[in-house]
Amino acid sequence: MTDSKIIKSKAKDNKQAKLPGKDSFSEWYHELLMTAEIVDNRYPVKGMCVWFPFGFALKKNVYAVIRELLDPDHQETQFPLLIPENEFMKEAQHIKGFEEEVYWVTSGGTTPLEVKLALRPTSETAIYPMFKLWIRSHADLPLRIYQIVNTFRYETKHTRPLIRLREITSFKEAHTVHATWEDAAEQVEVAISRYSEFYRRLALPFLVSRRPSWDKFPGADYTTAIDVIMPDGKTLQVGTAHHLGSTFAKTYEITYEAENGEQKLVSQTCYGISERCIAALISVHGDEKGLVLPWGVAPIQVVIVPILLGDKEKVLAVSRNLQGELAAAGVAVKLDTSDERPGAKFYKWEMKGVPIRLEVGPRDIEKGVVTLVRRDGAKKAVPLVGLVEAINKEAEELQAALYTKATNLHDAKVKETASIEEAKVQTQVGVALVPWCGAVECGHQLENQVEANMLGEPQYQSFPEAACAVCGKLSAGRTYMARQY
RNA sequence: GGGGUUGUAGGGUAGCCUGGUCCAUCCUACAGCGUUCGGGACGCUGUGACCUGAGUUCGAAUCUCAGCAACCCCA
Repeated sequence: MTDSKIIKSKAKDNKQAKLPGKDSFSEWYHELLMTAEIVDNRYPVKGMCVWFPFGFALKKNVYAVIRELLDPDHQETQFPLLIPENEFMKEAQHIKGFEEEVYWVTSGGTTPLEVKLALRPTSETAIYPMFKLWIRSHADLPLRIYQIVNTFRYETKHTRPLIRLREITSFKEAHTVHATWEDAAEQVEVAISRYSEFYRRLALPFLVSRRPSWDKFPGADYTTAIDVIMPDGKTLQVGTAHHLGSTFAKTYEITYEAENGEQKLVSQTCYGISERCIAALISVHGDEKGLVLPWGVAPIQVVIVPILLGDKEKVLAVSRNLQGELAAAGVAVKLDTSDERPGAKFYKWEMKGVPIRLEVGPRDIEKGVVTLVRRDGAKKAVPLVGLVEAINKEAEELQAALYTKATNLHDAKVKETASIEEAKVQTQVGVALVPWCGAVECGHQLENQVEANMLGEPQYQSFPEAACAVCGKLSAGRTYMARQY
């Protein structure tokens, strides 16, 4: 072999191994975010990323699903980014949880501010003083609002694009106010069911658990969380719902006049989802060829690649007709007429996670068909007549297949373990379900000895009695344990 | 919270220890032209970089300090 041949074959190898394998997850993840144009992490401030237009389009679609799920009984709103120090510092428990992570604005131009302003790390302390003004009577309740905003947290740990950021760009936070503690508890359940539906739409399986008391939201009575298991077996918290009780109501004096004329404290909840949902989406579904996007959120659902051989004008004309027909049917369609070879286009759009590709060439046109290729590899010839219906059917099947695949992966990563030793082994590769009597002391022991975090008690499930992995006491209690992002 | 590794063009690398001969190199980058086009085309001609700042020095990608940024590991 001559030198030039060696160089050529090496170049070819490089092309085919464009992304690192998914088993080196971290590397794969970072590379994919750049190559598929989701976010650019080269912005020169730690923990802050730039959304590429393509990534932003994906984000818009994903958040459209959230909006669709909340809008029937929540009102979208927007509160200011800056929170005055005096309001921020009112709620002691809350401050304790966040004060090390707050960015402060201390001057306006060259003038020092008399009252420092916090960049919201979350918005309770911005919103609740206003709730005090808005809520007067039982007729004002329940009140349910949400906003999608950026929040800032001075993370001291290592930051990761979309996962651990100093500027969370897309924090969807809902805040609700109720007459009673029970009403608020019910709202927490509603929140979890909406989030469950949201993740089902993204074809993402998840765990729901009640966080242990030492890991709940600062100021909350309890926290229920949703976690997705990432390819490396670590879990990513992708949604939380907090029952705030009357903690903030007391601090901010949020009261209402009951029907009997009595002034009562409200009960509150808040629940949130951030762009971590995009991180989960990308990580769970993606493969060595790049992104794999669910039909419902793909910025481009169908790409048409014309094979420009023979009668080029005819191929283009058919392609354009097809594009028009699909667009008219509400499909996000892209006709790729760029000056690249078809193979290069195939790889490009697979990297971008486009669910369905249509190839239109002279051979296809002759037979009155197009070649339809799904992102999961299935390839078939489909007649031009009735194509829209065929595509919709394929999209449904694709979504089902995606969910099945993800569910199988998920299930394989969760395992029941009886002892600390077993849990320690299991948390190296996934999530352990461990018998736990519920005692705080046993919980701390578990975390220390298993060397993993406790996600908390699984919700909506019951278990037979088993011996607590620490104290041996019989109980029906369980906890998920995992290494967490 | 602790430790480690690293920063060279759009991406990937070499050079750094031992300061000068460095116009470094490769590509999946970019631009132009031509031939091509059913799974990452090829040829030719070009383009483009030493993280920032201070210091040492006749001279710094290279040595020193600080900062910023990134990645990995452990708690």
